Amino acid sequence: MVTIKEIAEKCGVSITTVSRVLNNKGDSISDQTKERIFRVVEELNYVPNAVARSMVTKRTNNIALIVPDISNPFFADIAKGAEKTCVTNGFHLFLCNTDMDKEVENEYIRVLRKRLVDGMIITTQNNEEYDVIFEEMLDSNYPFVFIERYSDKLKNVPGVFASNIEGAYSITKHLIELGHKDIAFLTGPLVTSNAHYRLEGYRKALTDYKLPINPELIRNGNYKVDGGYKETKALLRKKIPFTALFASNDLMAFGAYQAAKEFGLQIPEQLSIVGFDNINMPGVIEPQITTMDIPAYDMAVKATTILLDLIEGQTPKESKVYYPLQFINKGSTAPITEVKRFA
Amino acid sequence: MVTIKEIAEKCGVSITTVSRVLNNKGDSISDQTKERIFRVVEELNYVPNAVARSMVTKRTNNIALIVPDISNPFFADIAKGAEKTCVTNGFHLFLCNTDMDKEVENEYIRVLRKRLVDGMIITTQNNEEYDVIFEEMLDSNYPFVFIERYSDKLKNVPGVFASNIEGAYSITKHLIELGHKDIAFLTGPLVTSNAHYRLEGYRKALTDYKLPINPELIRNGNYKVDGGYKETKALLRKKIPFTALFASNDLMAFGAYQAAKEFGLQIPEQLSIVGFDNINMPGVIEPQITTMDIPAYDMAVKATTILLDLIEGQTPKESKVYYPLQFINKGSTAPITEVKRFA
DNA sequence: GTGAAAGCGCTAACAT
DNA sequence: ATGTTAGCGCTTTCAC
Repeated sequence: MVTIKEIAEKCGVSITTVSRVLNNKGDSISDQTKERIFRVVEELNYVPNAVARSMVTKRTNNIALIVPDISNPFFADIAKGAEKTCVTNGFHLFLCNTDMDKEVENEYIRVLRKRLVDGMIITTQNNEEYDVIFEEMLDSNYPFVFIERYSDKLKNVPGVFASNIEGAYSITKHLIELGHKDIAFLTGPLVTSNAHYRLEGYRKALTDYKLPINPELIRNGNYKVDGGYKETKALLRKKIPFTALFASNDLMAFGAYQAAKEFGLQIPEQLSIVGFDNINMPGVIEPQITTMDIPAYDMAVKATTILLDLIEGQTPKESKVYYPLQFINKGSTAPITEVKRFA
Repeated sequence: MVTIKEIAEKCGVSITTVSRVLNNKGDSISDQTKERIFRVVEELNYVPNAVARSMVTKRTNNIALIVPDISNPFFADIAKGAEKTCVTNGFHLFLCNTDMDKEVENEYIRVLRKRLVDGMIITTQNNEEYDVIFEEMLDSNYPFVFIERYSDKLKNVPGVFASNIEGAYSITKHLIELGHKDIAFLTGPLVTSNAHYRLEGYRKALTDYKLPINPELIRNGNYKVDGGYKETKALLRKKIPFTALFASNDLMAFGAYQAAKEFGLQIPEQLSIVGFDNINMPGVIEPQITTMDIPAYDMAVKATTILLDLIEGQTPKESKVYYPLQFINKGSTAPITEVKRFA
């Protein structure tokens, strides 16, 4: 590896001069010297060592985004928002995919905060566990922000959040107003705060409308297609009557749709299905699922902006931002009618 | 930031001792000292600085994977294969998404090779351009491997490749054997080697079967859903008769499907459609598109293995690997019948 | 069983 | 217009 020292020697100047020229701090360097340096740099194919550099500047100009599932278009959107904001600000974004594995997530956080990146955006789904590491980062003033992660213990962490309770409430209300009384619910992984909140919104709506909460209709999913499929199959096999199904995210709703189709049900005539996230699945002609839109891209832009402020040592204008969600009707729900009941 | 020096002082030992204990090189250190060090590390919430460390070890144990489009499940699969292999080998993977932007890709490569990562897996789609940087990396012995990127100028770069020509040939042959003569073709971005090869396979099959190549039926796409949609629309509007369509990747095939549906065509009765990649789109019940399976996950595992060998200074067992593709019939094609012609 | 010293490649005062 | 020096936080000889 060729170093700055070799360049300096070959040019007959000090390494300081080379460093100045390379960092555009060479106002006072003669054009002649500059030119010589550039020529030798080219000649020797010299690449400055960013590690050595960040050792003294204490900056890398890189940040990391930790996501639980890169296959989920919701997180791809988040990645795009973060990426764009980084590029605009001269930063680079490294994506880390944990595959919903707490160990992997923890490992990434541990590695990254050893000054490999200047800060992190964490979209983890895992709550309550590993709060220790977050507290440590808080203690040592390491910059990080959350997206969609809450924890009572970590009230001081900046972040952007979706109004999950309200969103789940209003989409449940939509079903109730269509006349549905037996509304099945598929949760996300319950280690997750948003899974909890969405469940809470659902329960609240039922309660407000004086409908009973049937624990048999509430099943634990995993925010993935296969989970939605499996739990819906299980539900259908049990022959407990329900006329609508609320999946805590779109991926599970897709799985539910598939299971219902295989069971021979017409959607929405025999079963209304709703999801959550409004993910953009390119090429999905069927199913189209009524859902709540979460402004993932905008949230990521905001989260990144907050993080960059933090890194620059500035107090962000807003450090906790809540985003309202929007109901998107795609026609996968219908009013209840007795004749369409299947069980 | 608490440093190793502070730990040493607080423990009344040298930094050497602390370093030894922390790196499990302390066989000859008394348990008493060890214990004291661990206690103080805990107490002060000390995190070793990986940047300083890699400065002397010249290793980061991180690699990067550069992908053109993280929303494409094909690349999500690749990411998973690479990630898994990294974890197994004590490495970490940073994903970089270029959004098919050559500038962004180039920038990532430039930044990363400044020793931020020990090596890169590049799944770029951009050929021919920026070969300079690859030659530079080759010259300076920087470890990197390609997935699905060819360049005559870069024959020496290790990598894993899909047999695109053969794959495109055999899927075209499938259409020809069903009786289709007018087969439209949507290319990928032609800066891409695999886009070229797939086109080549298509042409070769037509030629071998003595069918004319109609340039009007060949349209340049972008490997995205919207491109497939747009080009198919254009094709349909032009009223040039064709009874089958070969989209260079599944994403475009989805777009084509959508366009054909909107045009009122029955698939496959009135139009046979095939894609390429065999991506797993969660939730896509329809369309199901006949395609060529590319073993993305396995290819990524192999690419990562080669890269890690390179990083360790070993000569990889295989440095260029070609993967055969597999025809997957999902029923989006049908034999041609006169009555079904639409134009 | 432990420490001193050198050095990784670079930047940033502080000179001159 | 350029050089000298110190130092970033760590690992690694070499010594005792």
